[in-house]
Amino acid sequence: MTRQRAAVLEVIRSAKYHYTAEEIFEKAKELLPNISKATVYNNLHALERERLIRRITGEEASDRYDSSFIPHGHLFCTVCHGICDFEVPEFRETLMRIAGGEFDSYELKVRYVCPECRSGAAE
Amino acid sequence: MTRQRAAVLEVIRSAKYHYTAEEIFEKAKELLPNISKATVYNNLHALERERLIRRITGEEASDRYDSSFIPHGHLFCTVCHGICDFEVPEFRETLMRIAGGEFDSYELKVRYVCPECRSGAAE
DNA sequence: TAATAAATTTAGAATGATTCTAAATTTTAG
DNA sequence: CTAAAATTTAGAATCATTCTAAATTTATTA
Repeated sequence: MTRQRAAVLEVIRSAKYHYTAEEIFEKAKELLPNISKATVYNNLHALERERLIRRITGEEASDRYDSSFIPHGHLFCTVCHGICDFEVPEFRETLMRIAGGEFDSYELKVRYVCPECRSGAAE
Repeated sequence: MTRQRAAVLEVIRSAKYHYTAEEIFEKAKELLPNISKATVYNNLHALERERLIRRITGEEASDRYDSSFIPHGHLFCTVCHGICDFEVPEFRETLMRIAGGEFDSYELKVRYVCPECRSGAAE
């Protein structure tokens, strides 16, 4: 665990929302001013492989990262592009049956219009 | 509905698997040799907005497209990168509850190792 | 601790999917 | 038919991500 990898992980763990690689790079620079973007990407991949973080591929061009491994899904607002997490009740057995055995991970994405956008949608 | 949009839709509907934009462009050229790549992208977005196709964002750099709107999820093999569809038993009510009302669509992605790769995994 | 190998970091170039642009063409509506 | 709106086209531009090669750090083991 290099200083750089620890910094990337720390940034993701203390994030108030799901950051993009670019945002992680910016925050990591506050901890290690010389860190390079390639290192951030290297470590995002390494941490994902080590299952310390999870990648969220949403509607945007760039991926976002989550440090929680409590099984949950993501709600994507199609208006404001906000992302919310939600708990998923026991889902594991169902997916084991579908996958025909163990699986690595799952991602449940739901596209919707969030309550804020729904009410304030007077345009 | 322009000829180009019809061609893009036709390609996706008759696909044996989920094509990327590049593959759709190649196939569409067999129908309309002068079609441009920007037109393919324009129409993929338009068709997605019209809910005639669905975008699948997987592990790869490029997205893939699906013309089926029967609710289903996707199994992504982390070894061969193959994608399989699978049916999802009644899921709608659960997600309505989570989203607090109607939602646009959902995508359930499961990362696993497919049976072929699991058996032929000597090495 | 010195020496060697293995892994990581770095800056910047390269890649590749997607988007943008501006001009030409087609479609739509009156 | 005519004018306005939408779409298409080729190619340039963008931008997230990956690659490269040299420098540095870390780990190994003697």
